Amino acid sequence: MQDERPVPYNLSQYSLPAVTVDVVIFSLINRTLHVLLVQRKRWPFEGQWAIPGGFIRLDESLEEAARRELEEETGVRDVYLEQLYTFGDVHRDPRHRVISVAYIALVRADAQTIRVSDESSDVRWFPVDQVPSPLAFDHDQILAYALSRLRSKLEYTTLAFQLLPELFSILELKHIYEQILGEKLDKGNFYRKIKEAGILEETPYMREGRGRPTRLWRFRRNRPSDKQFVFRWREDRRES
Amino acid sequence: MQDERPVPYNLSQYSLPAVTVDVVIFSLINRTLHVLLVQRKRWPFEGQWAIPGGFIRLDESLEEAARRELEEETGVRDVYLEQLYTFGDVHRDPRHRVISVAYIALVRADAQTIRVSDESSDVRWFPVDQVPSPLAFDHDQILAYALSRLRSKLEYTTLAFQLLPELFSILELKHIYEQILGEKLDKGNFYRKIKEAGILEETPYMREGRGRPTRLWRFRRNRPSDKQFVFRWREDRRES
DNA sequence: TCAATTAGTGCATAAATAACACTAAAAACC
DNA sequence: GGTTTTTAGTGTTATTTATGCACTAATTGA
Repeated sequence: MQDERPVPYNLSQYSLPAVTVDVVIFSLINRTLHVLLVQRKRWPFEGQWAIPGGFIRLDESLEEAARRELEEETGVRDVYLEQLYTFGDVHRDPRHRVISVAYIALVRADAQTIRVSDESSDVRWFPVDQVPSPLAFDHDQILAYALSRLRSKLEYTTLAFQLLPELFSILELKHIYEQILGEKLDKGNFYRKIKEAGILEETPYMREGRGRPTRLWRFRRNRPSDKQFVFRWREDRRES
Repeated sequence: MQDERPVPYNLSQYSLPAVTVDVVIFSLINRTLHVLLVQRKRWPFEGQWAIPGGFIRLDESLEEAARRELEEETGVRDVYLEQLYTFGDVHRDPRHRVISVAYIALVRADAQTIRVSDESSDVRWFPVDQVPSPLAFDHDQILAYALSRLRSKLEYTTLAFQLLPELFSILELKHIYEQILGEKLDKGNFYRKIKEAGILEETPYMREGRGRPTRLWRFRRNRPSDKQFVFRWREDRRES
């Protein structure tokens, strides 16, 4: 419950923390998982890279704030967005008390464009295993947690499809799983599992390449079966 | 990242949301899963039941605030505590903008005592399937989410032990699983799984009852094997 | 035409799961 | 004091699911 007392309207701002929303934006670029970072212009952590974010406005919900930040940084709408965790250590920001609600966003491989806002000196996609270290604030921790969540949810949700374009081959999908999980998967077992799950819709399209042409598939959004999709490759990677 | 601009210190409090921490406190009472609720004394939602919580102080982290709330309501320390989700819809509190960071707490069966604070007219444990409806604010939603998280984490963590006293029998443990999952489990399979997992430590103690006396066990905190404990009964109950 | 390359299938075996029948040790009943 | 009831705990087997790996398929390039 909220405290019973109405917040006194003459409360000074010193008794209220500031609240920001930070968005960890992932995308697949050149078949590699990337994260979007911005370079800070001013103190504190001037010149260091950080996860994009900003203060929440009083007339928007947390998710609306996250979508706004996302669009300001990437110009992209309608992406997968999920709340990650709320970080609220007392001294995570040297200026004053700031509580940050972190979100994860997944941007389709074919959709990303980025904009440099005037509040940062640079914006860039980094491969997740090559992010500059350390990041500003407690953002190393936030990014690590985001990756861990991404890995664990990959196994029991259809989250991976959010990173793919409309049409894709089954082996491309397998490649995403390998990218994010960081391990090789068996081709035969992957085909079997993904087919059995019934979440793919065959299309008449093929794509030619070096060897045998490959069939293209599409993610079936409202599949008839109502049983939940579970795609677990290993037992021991779920978040604790 | 945080916004680049230092928060202007003359910012009025109208531009900052208030932040509360709400704690969904579960315990096992008479072998049944209960949740602690407080009855509100004042407007809004006067007389209705709510999840205990309160405003965060500037000199405490989110988790510290949750522990403080928990101790104020139950007098209990050293309990399992985990962040659930942050609720921030614009109009969830009719008075002003309030963002609430919700936590889950698990209190051991033998430990609960409750105190009525002077800010609420009553405090009570409710069986989770008999909570008064509707709760104040968006607390129905918070409670539903907490239960869902509890169920899903039960299967791949050792969370259930947090609800048991120091010594317990294997069938008592099975009972907790059944309580929280809401389904009967096979005795033989339960014994096999829990033994194989190697997370229990045999004690010399027995407890006598109606039939054959039962052996008492203790949860092994730092078990030698470093592989993660996984206790999954069904595939399809994980959170999405 | 034949090696190289990428796509996709089949299958034997191993491991996990589920259902259920069985034995064990005490108290309650008569 | 024997028999029934109750709770504890073990064993066994059929079925399902996971895993590793060998195989076939269709194309390009030499």
